Amino acid sequence: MDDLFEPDKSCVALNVRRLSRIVTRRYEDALRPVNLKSFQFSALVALSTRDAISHSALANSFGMDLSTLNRNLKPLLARGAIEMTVDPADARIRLVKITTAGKSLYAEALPLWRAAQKETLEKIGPEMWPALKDGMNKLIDRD
Amino acid sequence: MDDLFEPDKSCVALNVRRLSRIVTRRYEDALRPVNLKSFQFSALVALSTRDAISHSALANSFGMDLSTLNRNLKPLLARGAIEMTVDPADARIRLVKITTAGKSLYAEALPLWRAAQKETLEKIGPEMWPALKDGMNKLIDRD
DNA sequence: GCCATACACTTGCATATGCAAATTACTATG
DNA sequence: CATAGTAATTTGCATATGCAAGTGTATGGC
Repeated sequence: MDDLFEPDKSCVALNVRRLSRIVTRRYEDALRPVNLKSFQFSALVALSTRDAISHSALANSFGMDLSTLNRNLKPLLARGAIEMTVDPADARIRLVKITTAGKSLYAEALPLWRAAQKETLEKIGPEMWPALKDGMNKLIDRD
Repeated sequence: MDDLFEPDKSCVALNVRRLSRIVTRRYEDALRPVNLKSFQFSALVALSTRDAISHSALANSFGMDLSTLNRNLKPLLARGAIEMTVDPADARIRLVKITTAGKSLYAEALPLWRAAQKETLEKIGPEMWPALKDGMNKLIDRD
């Protein structure tokens, strides 16, 4: 067993970042036919169930800086998959909403995502995923 | 229990990417006093034990595209923490090596990293980390 | 109503990420 | 030993990431 405070094999950041790169590539390979990046697909998922939502609320749900979110949405906006409006009740707030075109795109992407998800889960046995996910999410619980 | 093939909560890419963002921020907060990013610290770790290594071998150990690695090394090079040479046996190969200054920098950064690692592991209980890491690494095993 | 403060977002900067195409250097084959 | 093919790296492009500083808007206390 590695010493947990020697940074060569145990570093959580290193392990998690490498995992993120490799998993992202797998999902983006799968989504290439519909020309969606991993974040873009996740944004469509998040928006497909709610109605309009503010930038900051969405950024928070992704654990992402507001400025990052803002810029990452631009390609979806340029494609017409989402639209933005100013909150009528508070002019500071920008609301995001999926469009009809965005919903079609999402429907097109969903089976591609499922293939990547299946391929990924099969590597650990799908029944292991909930526990693994819980462990991962504990790493980022608010104190 | 969430349906594993509904993308709203179960998506491996989404969970892993969010984890990566949040964990990275924690380690980079800790490393800010020595002005090192997460990757830069990991590179110093990797180089502190070996002697010279090629770009592609290092990229491979990080699960990272060669072009990404190449560019990520530039800030360390500019600071004089690493140096690059051409392999005398094969002029296509660029070798990277940590410098004396790089080793000092690494020694300075190590206690900061340990603090972030401690804070992170305490969220799951340090004894849980080896199993969690194994699960994560299974997700990216070569087929 | 006016101002200090707080809030939501935007912009500038530096680094991160990967793919495709181009470049440079070795290697096997005829 | 020229040459096709392969290997290691570099460059151009698009997107990803966060911090700090800036802009515009609401809000509470006066």
